[in-house]
Amino acid sequence: MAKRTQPVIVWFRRDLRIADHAALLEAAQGGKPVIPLYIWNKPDEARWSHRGVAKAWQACNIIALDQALQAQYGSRLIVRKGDAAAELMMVAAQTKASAIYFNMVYEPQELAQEERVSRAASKQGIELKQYPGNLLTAPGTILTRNSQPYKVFTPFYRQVLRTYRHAPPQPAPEKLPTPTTSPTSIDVAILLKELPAEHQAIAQRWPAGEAAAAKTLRTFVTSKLARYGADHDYVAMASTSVLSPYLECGAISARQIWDAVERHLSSYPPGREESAAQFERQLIWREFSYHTLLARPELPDQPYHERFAAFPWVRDDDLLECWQAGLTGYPLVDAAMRQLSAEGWMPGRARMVAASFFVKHLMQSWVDGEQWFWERLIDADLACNAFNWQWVAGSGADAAPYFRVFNPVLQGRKFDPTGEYVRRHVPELTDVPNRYLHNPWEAPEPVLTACGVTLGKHYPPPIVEHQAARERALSAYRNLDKSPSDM
DNA sequence: TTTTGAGTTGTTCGA
DNA sequence: GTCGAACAACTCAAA
Repeated sequence: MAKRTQPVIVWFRRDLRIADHAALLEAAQGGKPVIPLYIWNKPDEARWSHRGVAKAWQACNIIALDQALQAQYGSRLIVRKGDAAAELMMVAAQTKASAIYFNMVYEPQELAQEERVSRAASKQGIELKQYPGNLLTAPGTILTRNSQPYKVFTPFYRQVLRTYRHAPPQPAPEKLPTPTTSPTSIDVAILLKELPAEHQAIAQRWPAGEAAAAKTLRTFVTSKLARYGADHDYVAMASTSVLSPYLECGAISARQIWDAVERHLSSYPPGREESAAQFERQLIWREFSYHTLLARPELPDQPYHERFAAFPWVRDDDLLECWQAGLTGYPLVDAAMRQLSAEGWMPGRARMVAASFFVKHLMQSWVDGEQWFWERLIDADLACNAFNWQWVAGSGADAAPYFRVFNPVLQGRKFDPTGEYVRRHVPELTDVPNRYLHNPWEAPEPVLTACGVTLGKHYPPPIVEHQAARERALSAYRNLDKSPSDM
């Protein structure tokens, strides 16, 4: 086979899109036949590989990518199952591919895998080209004056704003040369059907793929962004971007989002930029999560601040199950947890309240909460999930001060003032008047009876009493700070 | 090297 | 009902 006809493999991973895909564009422009390849791993291959709803979502987006490749280029996505390095080498050998191109994934186990692929490729004389992953800033490039990773968000944020040079997203390749023969491929629909039916059902509620992602972005920028600052905390409103599921599987890139916001901003009248800045700040929190994870790869399992290793978490499976099921007796917490189970998603405010309740009121370890979210969130992202759980628990980088204990009743009144969110997800409370919707145990007996609610029968009484739980948490945190096991 | 100012997202209490 | 202060120092980052 003449050398110039040797194909190039584009290894797709967390970048299930065609536009703004550096590896694909470079491969396409090289003029050689391109083999788009995805390698499906076993769900339990590693502690933090996707296994829950996000795994099913991944499959849906692989299917969408295959369809897009077919429609646009007449090309098919090859899907293989197994170890990435072994499969890549096998496909390369079968197709006589000369090179493998891919975009990086900034997670410890993914980087380790890239390392194994790199070693295997160089042994076989296969060229490897890697491109930046789905962040605005490459990890390791945002450092303090002492060349250390930032531990506090605000200076990190300012440094990103000072140094980030935005480049417009790259277009999709115009043409994708296809190889004359293709290696064998697995039908992803079958892989999807092997997953738990419940996970499939949740993932399939969401429109998958790059086009759906682009539509979500357009809707956000044109009709929500201007009010993002004012509205994003109201849990019943569809005021957040809901881009996280697409960002996670790479159906959209962070750069595409940043670009859309910036371009829309230029059409704003002066003084309206505040909302966009707040939204962009959220994107930079995501950057900070990734930078922190790579500086401290143990972040998903170990407290960032070591003294928290001694924290007296209570392990109680009954409490864990009540929380997971949305049966804590605190309506906002229960609404959030039930939305998670039904939809695989919650607005950020709801995540915060539910997580804070789990860690502070129930004194359960953040790792148990993190694992539940990992399994249930359609947008389960290792860096963000680990970082934010530690933030809530107080053990993380630039974490919430320990005395900040959310009061689930006040949070409910503040961010679900009409009760629409609670009523949507906790229908047994539909007829409870607003005054008692977030604290039904304080309603007079006749009021509850009139709306058909008996506590303990239709809806649980509070699993813990707020005041007592708060005091318990505060004293545990106070003792921790005093303990000599520090550092 | 030392000093200085600052620090996502809250709640409770008392004036 | 509204408002400001206390909550707890401590660590981080920059000058």
